[in-house]
Amino acid sequence: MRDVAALAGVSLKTVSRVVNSERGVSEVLIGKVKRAADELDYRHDLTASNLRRSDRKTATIGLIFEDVSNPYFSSVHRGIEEVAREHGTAVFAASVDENPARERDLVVAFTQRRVDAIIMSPTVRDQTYLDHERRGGLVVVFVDREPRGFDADCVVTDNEPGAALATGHLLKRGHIRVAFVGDFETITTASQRHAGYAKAMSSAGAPAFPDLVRRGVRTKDAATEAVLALLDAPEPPTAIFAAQNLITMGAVRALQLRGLQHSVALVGFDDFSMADALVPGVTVVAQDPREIGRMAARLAFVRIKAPDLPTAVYVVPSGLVIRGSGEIPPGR
Amino acid sequence: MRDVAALAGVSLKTVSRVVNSERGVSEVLIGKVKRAADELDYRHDLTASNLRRSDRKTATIGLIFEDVSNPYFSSVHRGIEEVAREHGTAVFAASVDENPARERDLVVAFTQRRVDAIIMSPTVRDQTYLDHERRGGLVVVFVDREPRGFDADCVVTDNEPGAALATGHLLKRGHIRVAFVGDFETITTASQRHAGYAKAMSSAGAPAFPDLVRRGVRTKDAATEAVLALLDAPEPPTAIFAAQNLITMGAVRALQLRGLQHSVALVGFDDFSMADALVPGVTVVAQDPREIGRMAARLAFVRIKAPDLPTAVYVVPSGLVIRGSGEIPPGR
DNA sequence: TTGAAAGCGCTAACAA
DNA sequence: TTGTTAGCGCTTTCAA
Repeated sequence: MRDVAALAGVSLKTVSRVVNSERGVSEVLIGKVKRAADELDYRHDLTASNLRRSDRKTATIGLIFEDVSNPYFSSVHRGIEEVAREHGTAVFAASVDENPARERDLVVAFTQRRVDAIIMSPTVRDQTYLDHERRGGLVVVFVDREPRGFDADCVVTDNEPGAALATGHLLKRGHIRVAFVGDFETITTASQRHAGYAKAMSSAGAPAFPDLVRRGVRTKDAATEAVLALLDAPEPPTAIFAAQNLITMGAVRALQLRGLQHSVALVGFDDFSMADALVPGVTVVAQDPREIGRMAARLAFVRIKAPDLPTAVYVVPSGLVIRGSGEIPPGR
Repeated sequence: MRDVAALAGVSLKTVSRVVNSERGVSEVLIGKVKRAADELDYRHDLTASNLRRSDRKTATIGLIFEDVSNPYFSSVHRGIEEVAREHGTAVFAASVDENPARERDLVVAFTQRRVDAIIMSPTVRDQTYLDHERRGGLVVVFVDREPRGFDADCVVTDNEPGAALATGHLLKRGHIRVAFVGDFETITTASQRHAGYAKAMSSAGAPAFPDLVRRGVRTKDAATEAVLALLDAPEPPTAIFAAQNLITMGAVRALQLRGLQHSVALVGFDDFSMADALVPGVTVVAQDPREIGRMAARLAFVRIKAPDLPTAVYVVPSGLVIRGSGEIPPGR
């Protein structure tokens, strides 16, 4: 910038004004500065600019997900990006995977790079540690799962009603032995979906079948195994509620391995690619992950401007998509 | 940092030394500094640190893809992240979508944030504009598609041989009227895959069928339409080669709509989720996008350290995954 | 082993 | 409208 000023024969501050499109610079000087900048291949340094600016905003946000390549999260990512783009904001994205320490490490990594906000899906049991960061002015918005021990904006699906809807759909077809396959109960979505399942079961007068409830299932392969175990048991279920996209995919595989995809009903939570192309098509309770991402980003930008607003939980409704697998009767 | 120094009763430089784990500070002072930092909720500011550092490395890289939520790219992203993590590096990720101006805008956005490297899949016809950025010391590595007008490291699949393999697989089963459905020929992968198709056709002595070649197909829906048009033509193909994951998905849909999934053969390029669960399973030429991502990231970090090494193109082999759809004979 | 002074590239505050 | 000076939070350089 100094070199540009020298070449254009103006002061540093004038270059700064031109670069930032501030008003009050004569056309002549604007032209001179722009030509000099062009000639010198000048690139404005946002990190230096930010260091001096009074608002200290970097126009950068960070995303922390279980896995950026999970189709659910990559769609949320996409929705966030759309809104961030309108705000001229760049987006970091990172995965926690199975490593609980990484959630905190990533928060630190992003904080040190002075992101304006973090949008995350919590994986650790407790987010109390974020108090420390918030004192430093960090904005945090949660997606998919609510935080624990930390009050913040949050965008979630109507997990419990959605799960009840899915389970009720099966019960209405005459199923009684409806199995539940879901993630660890420490994951809020998983426990809410289990609650929805349990409520629907009991309000339909169905007994609780502890042997038909499989929790702590995280991966597609684990889901296949869990469902195979259910199907091979002496008293198998006539219908299955799979509480998450990877689990549904694993369940499809298990049903196919046993040749039962046309005789055991299946409803999944979360839509997934090609669910409509399978035979039978897979009935699901679908969320709108892209809209969830957009919503979370909007909340983040509002809070960046107004940090003291009261926090809120936004619930995005889900809906049943009927495709065949959930409409199989309990033939036995 | 000044406050920490004051509270600990040491100089700024000593705090800096402790924060950066430099040697040559007595245990006593290290303890004092750490306690003071804790008490004051001190957070090291990487942006300020970077401004003054001599190497000016931000431990940050940027990704520019067609669409971060495309399963192929989100897997590449994942592979890159794994390697970046080992280097303590944070990862920006952004989508170009259908907007050609965005590729350049994103390069500028990342450059202004002083990323150490950009890993991108080019969408614009010409990358000559990057010369300007490279003069500023930017490292660029390409994935999936080779750049044009710009010499840089590149990680690609063996597109032409892979496409020839897929086409040959169909020809060997006795198909002659094999259709090609692919993206615009300005996309290097699309033109290479078309070249592989054409070579396999001619070396098998099959005539060229201009009416069976559909190019410029970008989305799943466009692919469904294109394949429906092929199937509804007076002389439909007996086999289809779909040159990309979204196109294959669209082709599956089209075949199902016409009830032809068991009579018209299909081989796709790129694997996709649930391809094995469809009926019939979809035969594909599979890449390893995660490994491609890892490789690209390794190249980027090597070049950050040694910018003057000669550039190279790395070809990651693909392989045929046989699942049923590609083994349907030309029943007619 | 520790610290003082200078300055990275930029903008705020003020002055001309 | 334009410029000068100071300083953002940190590390470099050099001196003690």
